[in-house]
Amino acid sequence: MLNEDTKAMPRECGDCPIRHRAVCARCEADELERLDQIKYYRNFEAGQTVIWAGDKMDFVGSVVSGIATLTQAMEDGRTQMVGLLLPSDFVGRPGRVTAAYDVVATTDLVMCCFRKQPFEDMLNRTPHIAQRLLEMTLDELDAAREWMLVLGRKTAREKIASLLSIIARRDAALNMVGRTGPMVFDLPLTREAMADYLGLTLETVSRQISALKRDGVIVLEGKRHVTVPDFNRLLDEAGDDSDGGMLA
Amino acid sequence: MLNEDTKAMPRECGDCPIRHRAVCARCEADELERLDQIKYYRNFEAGQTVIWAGDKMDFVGSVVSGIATLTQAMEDGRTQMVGLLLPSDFVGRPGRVTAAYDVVATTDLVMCCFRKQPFEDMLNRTPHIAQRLLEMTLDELDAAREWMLVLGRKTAREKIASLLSIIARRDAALNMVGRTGPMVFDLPLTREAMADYLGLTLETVSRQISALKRDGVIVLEGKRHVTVPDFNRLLDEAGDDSDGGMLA
DNA sequence: TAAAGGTGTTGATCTGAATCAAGGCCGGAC
DNA sequence: GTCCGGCCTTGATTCAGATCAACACCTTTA
Repeated sequence: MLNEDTKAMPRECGDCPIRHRAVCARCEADELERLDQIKYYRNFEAGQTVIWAGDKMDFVGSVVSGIATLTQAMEDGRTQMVGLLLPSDFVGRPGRVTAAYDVVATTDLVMCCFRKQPFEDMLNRTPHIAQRLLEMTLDELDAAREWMLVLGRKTAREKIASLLSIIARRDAALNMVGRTGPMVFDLPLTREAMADYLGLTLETVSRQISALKRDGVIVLEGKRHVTVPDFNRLLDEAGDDSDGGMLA
Repeated sequence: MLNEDTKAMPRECGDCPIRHRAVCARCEADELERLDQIKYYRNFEAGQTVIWAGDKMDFVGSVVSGIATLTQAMEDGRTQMVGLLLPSDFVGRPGRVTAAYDVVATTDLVMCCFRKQPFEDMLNRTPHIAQRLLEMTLDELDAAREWMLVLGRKTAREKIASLLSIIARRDAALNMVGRTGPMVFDLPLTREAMADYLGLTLETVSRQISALKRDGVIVLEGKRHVTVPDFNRLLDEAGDDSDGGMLA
């Protein structure tokens, strides 16, 4: 169950799929080489916990492939997902000893890890890394704030539409398909995980997805495979401005 | 109405009240001097808008004194506050041209501003500033995520208690009173602003404050002056762990 | 002195989402 | 095969908070 070790590790930074989006994005060849020396890969299976909130965390790292979630819990069991980690996203906080949130792999997951101390040393000596990390953190802060609007003010239907549009958008960005025809993607989350992200119950998630399907906003094949015939219609349902072009 | 200019500006960085907490916290004397050359103060009156979302923003800066709010709006008028800016907090995003949120002064406000371009230049050449900004941004990200739990999973009563405990804590940190006796502070926000922060209506805010008062969790004098006889009781009502010592 | 506007409280009613409950579907183990 | 457990859907009912509405209080303006 704990085989989070040597497996399908992308051999070199040169062919790394996240080379140009992760913390290392701005590194020169020599900087990359030094990073290379302190990095190691870890594999996690779908469902496996990467780290528990409060545990000592002696590494930081990037998601190479797969999806993980960041979740916060109350003592009475209520939980709220506070982040969705996709390829190139950074995990962990330099300068902090323990993990602040539970990190769970929702699909099979590959991470590129750095032992914390060496990474922090490099961070202090390598402006290219510090700059990129600042930029990524600012992006995450924006995303968190956008999500606050979703959590605080949107209806259940709007919440679902918001989540779908985010996933659709990211998927389109990753797969780099031209904007031709309808968007198609698979939901990487269970109904329960969606509920956790949206501050809803899984029953409400299920009902609203059914409703969006009934109303033709989305087409479902099976439980997870989604087609969006008209993306602007979806944005409209999300309560977002459906005007100009987005993609961050 | 627009006298956001020369007024009660703290003369030198040396006696600046936020000298050791703001972006400039880690700067050496020479760095501070260079910052000094590109800084200027602006005053805003309570209620005044500092900047509108979408407007061109040619400065960044720190809150020196007073309180401002960061608010996001939907086209139909629903709004969600996404940040509460207290003294030493940073406003604006290096590298971005337009403001992402409405920034409004809720009390009289003094800001220490830097024109964006010179500041960005310094940011790139001054690791002490970049490091501090990263640290502050990571703190804000944590705060935003904590707030996501509040918005997504807490009841109205818990939300109010959460807000009160945050204000109480920050106030105690600023005024540096020893933990003797009950905490006393003034609410810096109207009921409507609180509702905006908590994702509630102002009526619900009013009712829940009345309820907490009725139950002896807080004591009110007038509408804004609050006494908290037992802080742990308040934390308990907020649904937070009332155990060990906090203060970030 | 009154009128007006901003702020806050409280009551009555309505409603969207939670809760409680029953099954359906599907893949894996035996 | 069929039994089981995870995941999902749908229905009935409840309830927390929204909405609609009235009014109290205070400061400013006329």
